Amino acid sequence: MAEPKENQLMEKIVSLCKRRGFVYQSSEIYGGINGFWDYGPLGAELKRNVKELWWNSMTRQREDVVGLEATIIMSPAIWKASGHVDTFSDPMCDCKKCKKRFRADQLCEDQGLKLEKTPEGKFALAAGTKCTSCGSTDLTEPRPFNLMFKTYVGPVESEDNVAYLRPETAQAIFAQFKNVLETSRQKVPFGIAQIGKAFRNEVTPRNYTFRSREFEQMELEFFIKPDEAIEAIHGSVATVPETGHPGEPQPNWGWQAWHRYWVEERVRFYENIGLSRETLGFHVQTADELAHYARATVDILFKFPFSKRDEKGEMKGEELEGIAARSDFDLSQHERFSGKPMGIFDEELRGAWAKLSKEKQDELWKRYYESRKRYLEKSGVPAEQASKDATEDANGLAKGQYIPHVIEPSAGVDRLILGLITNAYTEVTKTDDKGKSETLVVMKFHPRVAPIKVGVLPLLKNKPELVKKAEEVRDLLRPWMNVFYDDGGSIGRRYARQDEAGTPFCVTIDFDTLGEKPELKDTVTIRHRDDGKQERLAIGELLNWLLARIR
RNA sequence: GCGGGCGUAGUUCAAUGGUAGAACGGCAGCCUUCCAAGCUGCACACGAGGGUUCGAUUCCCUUCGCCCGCUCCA
Repeated sequence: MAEPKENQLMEKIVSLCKRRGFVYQSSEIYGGINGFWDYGPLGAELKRNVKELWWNSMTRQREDVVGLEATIIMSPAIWKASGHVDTFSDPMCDCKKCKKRFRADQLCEDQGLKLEKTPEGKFALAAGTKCTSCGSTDLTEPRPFNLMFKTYVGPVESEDNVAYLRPETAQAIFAQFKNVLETSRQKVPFGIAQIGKAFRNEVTPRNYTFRSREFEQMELEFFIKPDEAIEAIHGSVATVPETGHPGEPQPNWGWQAWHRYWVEERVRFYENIGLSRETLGFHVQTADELAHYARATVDILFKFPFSKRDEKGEMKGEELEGIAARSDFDLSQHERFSGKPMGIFDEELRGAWAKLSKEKQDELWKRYYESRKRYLEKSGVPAEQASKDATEDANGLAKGQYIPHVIEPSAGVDRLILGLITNAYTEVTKTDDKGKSETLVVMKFHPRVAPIKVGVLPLLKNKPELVKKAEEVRDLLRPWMNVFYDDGGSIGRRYARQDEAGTPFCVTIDFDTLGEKPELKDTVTIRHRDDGKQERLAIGELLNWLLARIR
C-alpha cells in the first residue's frame, strides 16, 4: 500500500526537478545515457551552495584542515596499491538456463571448488560447477566486471597505457600526503579535504540520481597519531562518551575519540543545511561488514522516499556519507607500492618515549609491532618478511616515527542534493472562496542552500516607477546573493513560482515604497516562503536582514 | 546483465493504420494595489533506427531511456 504512494512521490519530485530546472537527464536529445544526470540552473546553484558550505566549514573555518584538488586520471599504480584494480573487477557468470548471475569466485567456493585461471590470465570455472539456483552446469564463461572506467593515456590504445577514471577521490589525498605535509606547515593531527568527480561503472544505476556512474564526492582524510604514540606521549588515550559530540579536539585523543568527533561534526553539518536528525539514520558497520583494514565505520543515512522499510516497518535510509576509521592502511599501501616513505617524524613522541619505563616501552612496542604485523600479513607479505618489517616499524616508533592513521568522512554530493530536494518537497493544498482547491509545491530549502535567496518583484509591471525602484533593489542585492527579478503575471503567480524554486524570501516593491503613505517611503514587503507571512522593512536594512538569514 | 511494465508538447494526460488534441505551464501584449485572477495571441510532442504497408505515432523487429523485481553496490 505504501509502495505506490512512495513511487508516486518520487515521480512527482522527478517531474518537478525537470520542470523547474533542478535535474535533467544527460544527453536527453539523443535518448539519454544510463546513469548520468545534469543539473539545470537551479540544481547547479543548489549544488554549488552545498559544496561551498562544506569546503568553508571543513577548511577555511578550521586551523587543522587544508584543501587539495587532484586530477581525475592518475597513475594506474595508485589503484593497484589501493586495491581497486583487484576488488573492483569481479568475475561474473550467468546461468544460461535460469538466467541467474553469480560472482564466479563465490559460486565455486560455495561448492568447495576453486575458480581457476587459464595461462592467458582468463578465469575459468572449475569443472562441474553448478548453478546454485537450478542446478544446471550450463554456465557462461566468467567475464570480468570492472567497475572502474578505463581509458588510454596518449593516442595509442595499448595495455601499456591503460588508465582509470578515479573511482573515489580519497586516493589522491594519500598519494599527495607528503607534499601537503611539507608545504602546508601542518602537523599530525591534521586533515586534507577534497571535492571532486568520481566514476564507477555501476551494474545498475538506480533511484534517480542516487546511484549514478559519474558523481561527486566531498572527502576528508584526517590524519592522526596511532594510539601507541598517544599513550607514549600522554600516558593514556582519552575515552569519550559513546553518544553526543565529544567537544573540542584534545591532544590525548586516540582514533575512537576522533572517529566519534567526526561523526558528530558531520551530523552538525547536515543539521545546518536543513536535514534534521530525525530525517537521518545511522548504520554502525558490523565486524563482518567492515573492510579488513577498517577499525570502525559509521554510515550517515537519509530517509529517501524510495528507502525500504524492514519487517518492523522501520526505515533505515540510504547512505549519504561514511565515516571510516581506516587505520594506517592507505598510507602503508602507498609506502609499500611506491617505495616512498609515508611515515612522519614526531619530535614530541621521541622525547616522551625516552622518558617511559622499560616496561611501558616494551608494552607499546609489542602492541605496535603486532598491529603492523597483522597489516603486513593481511596484505600478503610472507610471514617472515612481515615480522622483520614490523620489527623495523616498531623500532621506528621508539624513535618517533610512524605512519599516521586516518579517519575518513566521505560524502556523496549528488546523494545529498537529492536528499535536500526530497526533504524540501512539500505540497500545500489551497482552497479559494469558490471552493476550488489546488495543490501547490513549496520547496522548503534551508536559506543557506536555497538556489535563489530572494525574489525581487514590483507589485505591478505597468507602473514604470515601481519597476524602476524594483530594479534598484535588485541591483543593490545582486553583488551579495543570487537574486531573481520577476515582473511577469500577477504577484500571486510570482510568489508561487518562487515557492517552487525554493526561494526563501520575496521582496515586493509597492506604492508605499514610493511614498503613497509617507511614513512607509522606501520600505518594502518581505514575504516568507514557508508561511506566506509578510513584514515591512526599510530598504536600507534589507541587505543585512537577508545576509543574517542566508549565512 | 536477466525478467516484467512503459516511452505522445516543458509537465500530466487523450485519440488514431490516413502524420495528433486538452489541461496546466512557458512566452508576448493588455489588464491587475499582495498569494498560480482575467482577456488576446504565439511557440512546443508521437525517444531513435529498420521492417510490413499505397500510407505507421498506431502492427513487427532492433536500439536507447524510464519504472518495478532479481543481480550488483570497493
